Amino acid sequence: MSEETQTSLCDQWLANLAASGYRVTAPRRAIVELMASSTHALEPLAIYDQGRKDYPGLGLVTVYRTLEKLEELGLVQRVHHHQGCHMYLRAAHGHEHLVLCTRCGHAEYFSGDDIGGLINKVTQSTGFEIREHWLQLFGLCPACKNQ
Amino acid sequence: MSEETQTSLCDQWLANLAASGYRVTAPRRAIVELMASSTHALEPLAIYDQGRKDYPGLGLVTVYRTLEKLEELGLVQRVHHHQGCHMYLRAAHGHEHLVLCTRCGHAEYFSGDDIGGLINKVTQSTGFEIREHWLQLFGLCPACKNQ
DNA sequence: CTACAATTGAAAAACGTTTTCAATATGAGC
DNA sequence: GCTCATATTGAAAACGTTTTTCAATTGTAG
Repeated sequence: MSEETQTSLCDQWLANLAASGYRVTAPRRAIVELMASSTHALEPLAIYDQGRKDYPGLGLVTVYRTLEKLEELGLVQRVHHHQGCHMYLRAAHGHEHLVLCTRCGHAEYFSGDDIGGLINKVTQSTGFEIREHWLQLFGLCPACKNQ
Repeated sequence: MSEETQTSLCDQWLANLAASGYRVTAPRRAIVELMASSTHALEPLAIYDQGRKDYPGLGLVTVYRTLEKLEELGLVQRVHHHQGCHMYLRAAHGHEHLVLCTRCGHAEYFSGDDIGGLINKVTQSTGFEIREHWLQLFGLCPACKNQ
């Protein structure tokens, strides 16, 4: 499953870029291929390093510029972390939140948060009109847990 | 109530600094006074600007260094935001989470999050061993809601 | 194929944070 | 109170990351 979905997700993103009037270039292909298949939130420098294995001429500036476009198109999202707040990961599908492994950085989305009750409570106790929430879980992924 | 508690919180922090072997200096007093009474998460530059009204000789470096110590003593904590991830606010008492006003930046803590059930669900569905969670609500504070 | 405009990478600039260092101010001990 | 060792200070410099500038290159519509 993974190989097939990864490839098609990559093509999907490139098609999305093209449909939005952006050009599909070699550097962008390298970055998209990486980001569409990564299970870790990556910072620009890491994307640059990894991307250069695929396309050696890649410039760091292009990484920044491409991330900006991918984020604008909702394909990638920024992840805040204790260790860094400029990490990027493929965006959530609909309403999902992140679980992050504090050891290896593996990131996974989950859905079905039930904080509606909490939001009501906070609305009443603080008088705030809650419009958005931010939830992230941290821990050890299955692989790291067993070692 | 507010004036009294603010003053005593400020003195508490200064006593805490002294008890930990740190010296109580004029620049630190200015920063502590500010941070102990602020209802907004502030970034270093803002603390610098505001602090200089109180103590004009204040240096930005001292702001960074003092924040570092206040954080180490658990008096202040870093707040991550969409707009910035190096903002500081008085630390939570025990297990509390933040509600932030997206309009004016007013920050308030609340307690009583009931995400134990969610954590169990995610533990089962992902196999992660959850050890920590991060929850923040965003919206409009009472004042901004009515205007 | 051509031509125009988007995109590129290198270099320079801008930005926030950290380090270095000599001068200063604090607080413990007398 | 005074003295003194030393923690702390602010200015300047260094640092790493992000953004801007610019001429050369590359994609794509026609």
